[in-house]
Amino acid sequence: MAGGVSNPLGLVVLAFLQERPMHPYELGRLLKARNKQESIKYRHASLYMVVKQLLRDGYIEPQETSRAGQLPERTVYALTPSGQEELTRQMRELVAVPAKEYPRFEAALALIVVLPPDDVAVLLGDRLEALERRIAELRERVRPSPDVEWVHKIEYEYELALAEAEQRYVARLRAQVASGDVGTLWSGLHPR
Amino acid sequence: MAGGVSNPLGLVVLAFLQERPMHPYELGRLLKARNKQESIKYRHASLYMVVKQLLRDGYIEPQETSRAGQLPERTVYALTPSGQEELTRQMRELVAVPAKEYPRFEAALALIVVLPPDDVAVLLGDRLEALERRIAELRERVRPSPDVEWVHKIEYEYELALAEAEQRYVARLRAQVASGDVGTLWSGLHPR
DNA sequence: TCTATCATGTAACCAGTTACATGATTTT
DNA sequence: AAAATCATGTAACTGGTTACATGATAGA
Repeated sequence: MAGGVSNPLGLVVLAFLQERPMHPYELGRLLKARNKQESIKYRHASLYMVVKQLLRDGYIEPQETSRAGQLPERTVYALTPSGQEELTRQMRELVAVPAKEYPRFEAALALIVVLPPDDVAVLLGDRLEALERRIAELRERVRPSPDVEWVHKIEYEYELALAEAEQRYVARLRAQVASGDVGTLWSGLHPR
Repeated sequence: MAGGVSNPLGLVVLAFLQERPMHPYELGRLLKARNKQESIKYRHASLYMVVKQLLRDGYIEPQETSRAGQLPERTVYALTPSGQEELTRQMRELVAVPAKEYPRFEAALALIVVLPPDDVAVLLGDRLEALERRIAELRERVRPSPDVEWVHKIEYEYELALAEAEQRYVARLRAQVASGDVGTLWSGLHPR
């Protein structure tokens, strides 16, 4: 009862168990099959850990332990009522209230004055290229297709929207920095 | 020599020490004074930890220990050549290559089918309101002013660009979900 | 039969957070 | 003189990661 999942991987477990009871390995397989590891960091050892935590906190419970062939025994877990409640509580909050995040690029921008403006212009060019490749990939992925429902690509739509915004911003910034319009403070730190 | 800073707070330390040698507490004060804790997560105990790590890895070294009045002694650290090199190496990489991030909202979208579409429409409305407040605040903050140089607000410009993109996306998504156009899969999971 | 990969975990390590501690200075 | 808060850390906890371990099955 440490108060809430707070870990996206724990949320996946609760969400998948809402469909049906499963054993940890199946959770991992499903996560990869549905490509959720693009949006939620997944390490298989972390999965066993969060399962243990969810168990400790009473959000899930062992339902049966089965054995297929000579493979090791495995424990099938099911969602408890408390876990069901926590799942919707947490999901509703994640959707309704924007969380404070700390993107690496934002941190880099906050410290950008340590690099000479001329270098930064070049580096931003590199970033632009990478962004364009990523955007092309995402556009491909969100293209409507008959065999994948729209709702299963919704997270890529979102990532695409953000990537495009970043692209526009970086392009503008690069132009400005390349033109030398960076203010006296920054240029003063890097005399020619 | 664990190979690289990898921690944004460590990067701040290196960046600030490039200006001049300082003791840990001063680093923290400066970080807050320059509002970097908006872009880089800061806990004062974490600061002491990363200082210890940077010391261990040879990126910084104690320069002198001074005492002011009856206050406890404090150690002033300076950047080593290796630290200088690591700073620019890491900064260049952060600027040039987009890092894979895992925003909470993206995770929530990836699992959105666990919530009923009607609820989601409402929750997205709440999010929109919060986003608008945040955007207003950021617009205020990036407004040109005589006493703060542009380059010191660059990270807010970036955050603003992303927030505006998210706002547009969420508005569109909310309209679509509210209109009931969510596909058979999602609506099938939540019968009326 | 050897190799790869599937399936299922455990253990040790490490980084970051929370909570605790303590004396100095300033405010009321 | 008491309370607040500034200044400077240390210690314990906890969560997540890396690395290790081990048997089963499938492919070459």
